Amino acid sequence: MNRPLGEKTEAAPAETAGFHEDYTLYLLAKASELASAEFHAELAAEGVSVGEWRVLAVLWTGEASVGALAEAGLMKQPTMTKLLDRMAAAGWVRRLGRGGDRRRVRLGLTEAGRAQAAVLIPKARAHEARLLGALPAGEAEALRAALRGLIARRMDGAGGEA
Amino acid sequence: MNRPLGEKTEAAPAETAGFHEDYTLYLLAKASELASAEFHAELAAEGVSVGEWRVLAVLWTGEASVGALAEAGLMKQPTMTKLLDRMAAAGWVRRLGRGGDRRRVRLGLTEAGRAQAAVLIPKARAHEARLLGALPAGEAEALRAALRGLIARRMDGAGGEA
DNA sequence: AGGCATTACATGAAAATTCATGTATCGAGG
DNA sequence: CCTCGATACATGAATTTTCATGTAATGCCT
Repeated sequence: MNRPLGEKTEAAPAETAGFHEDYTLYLLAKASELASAEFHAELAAEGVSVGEWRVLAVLWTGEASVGALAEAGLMKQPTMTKLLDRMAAAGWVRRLGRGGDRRRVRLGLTEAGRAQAAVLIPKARAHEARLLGALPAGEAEALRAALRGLIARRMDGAGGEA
Repeated sequence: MNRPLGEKTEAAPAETAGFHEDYTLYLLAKASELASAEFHAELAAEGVSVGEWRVLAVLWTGEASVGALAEAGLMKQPTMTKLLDRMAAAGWVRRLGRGGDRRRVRLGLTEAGRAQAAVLIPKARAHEARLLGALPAGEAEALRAALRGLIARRMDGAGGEA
């Protein structure tokens, strides 16, 4: 009844698999898209955008710089600067001034931001549990391990631990 | 040389793993982002945007409707309509008129579009091979299987049950 | 056949994202 | 100490994306 889009009643039997349907980068992007869609709907119901949620999730555990937030939020730095402007105006985050390195701005949650995050984090965990619980036994952890490996491999040589 | 952003030489003290770093939806999105980044750079070198590439890749194997292209391209339908307008103006795709269902518009590649796709598809395959080849034995196929399972589960009306 | 909710696509206004660039700070040499 | 290249963030213009909505075509149901 609420099928997304695309072919619907078509039911083409021998739909020759297009190139993209088996292309790994497409599988990754599509899986991410689909898995996130349901939770993003919960966010929308709370009046929180995806970008805002990512900022809340990162700052939930502590302060962070604009650059670090941009990287974690999967967006470019100017985009994050403007998002933070909006979130600051809305009273969710606060620029805490500069630390030892005076180029960097430290960001933190306000009380209102912390309260909003406190509502969303449990929802995120619950959704994640449902998502992983629907996979065959063991597959969930295998997936997560593979993803972590892929990420670590792409990041190594750069911003790791000290 | 093209380090992303974020903390670099700072050697953050005891960077307690933030919530998001172990959150499955973040792992999916970040892995997709990182894995795609290199190939997207190749696309940029060819003067092709990510959206354009996705259209070329889908139409490579045949015709498709606007809705199907939007779903495969991970964007909303109005976005795809406008993208197709631009690609048609650039001479890469063509609206082929309507078929049996007169609401649907069939899209196809022009010769120029086909030529561009013919250059990019092998590059995509090569990049994919490098990406998967860098993973431990067996992990590549396990990852792909898990992603396909996740996608299939989300597309079969497995919406809300848990 | 006629009505009615649904689906496919296009369009215009609004919002978000990115690119190119500017300013300030840091770090390594000379 | 001073200069030079790199890093961190902000800003403005241009592009892209999305939302809300309009039009046309379908399918179902009585």
